[in-house]
This record gives sequence, structure tokens and C-alpha cells, in this order.
Amino acid sequence: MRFWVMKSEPDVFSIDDLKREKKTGWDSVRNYQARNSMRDDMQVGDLVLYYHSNAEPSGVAGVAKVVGPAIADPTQFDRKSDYYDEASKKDAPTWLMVTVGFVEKFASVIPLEALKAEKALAGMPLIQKGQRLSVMPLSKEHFVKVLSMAGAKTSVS
DNA sequence: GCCAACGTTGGC
DNA sequence: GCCAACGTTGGC
Repeated sequence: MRFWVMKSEPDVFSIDDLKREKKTGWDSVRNYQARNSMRDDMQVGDLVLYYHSNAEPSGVAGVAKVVGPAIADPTQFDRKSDYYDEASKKDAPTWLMVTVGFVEKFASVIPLEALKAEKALAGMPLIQKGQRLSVMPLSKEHFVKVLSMAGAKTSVS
């Protein structure tokens, strides 16, 4: 199993929204690298750190899980969507999404600042300067470290 | 709201 | 294929 960070603006879709809805299609990703991660490397059962961006504070808000494989993102075919992609073909969709399920909301958000200050997380892709991917991998060790910082209930075997 | 970082587009 | 212009992300 692999471990991931997935980012969402809480004004758009927060960990509380995920908790209420139980699961959601991770649509609207329009970055090839993030798409390729979902298509090639994500598997059902993988665990996800749920990151709030453009938030107060920005940071890891909880844990989610990949519960459905990469399928066509319907927003690319929806003319009314901001994410409509005229060039994408139904039989060969450009953009994909996985389905993500709620696992746990942390007692408090682990702010980006705290992640950067933690020596054991050096090298974690999320905290590298200039990274803007909405879906990115991290190591099991880093994942477990963030769980312990959060006092999380989730455990990794 | 500012602006640095960086991906994408398009002229050549 | 280069690279300037432009758009987006996201911390602050």
C-alpha cells in the first residue's frame, strides 16, 4: 500500500464535508502529474493525508482512504462546469478521478509550519518549496510520523 | 490582496 | 524546440 497527500480548499470541500458525505469523487484535478499518480500508482486501500490549503491554518486536517479506482472525471464533459474540457473525448477521457472515503478528522489541524519544523519530515514532498500538486506521494515513515503528531486514531500495520 | 513558483500555451 | 507571456496555486 502507498501513502498520499491530497489537497483541498476547505471553502470548497473540507474534511467535515467528507465526513458528512462519507466519500467523494476527487474530481476537477487538471494537472497531468497528479492525474498520472491517480491512474498509475493509486490503489484502493491506500491511505491519504487530507490537507487543507488556503486555510486558517493550512495543514493536515485528517485521514482519508482511496475507496474507488481512477475513472473518468465527469466534470470534463459538463459544459456548465468550470472544469469542462472541450478537447476531451468520451472514449478516451483526459482527466481521471479516484473516489476517496472518510477515515478520521484530527482533533486539530497540523499546520504546515509544524510539518516544516519537524526534522523527521525533512524531504517530505508536501513541504518542499514551490510544490503545488494537489495529489502527491509520501513515504510510510512520514505518514506515520504525521499520524503520531496528530495523536491520530488511525494506525498503519 | 500580494507575489513567488511553476505549469501551459503559443509565436517564431 | 525555445522561451516569453500568461494563468494558477497557495502561503502569507
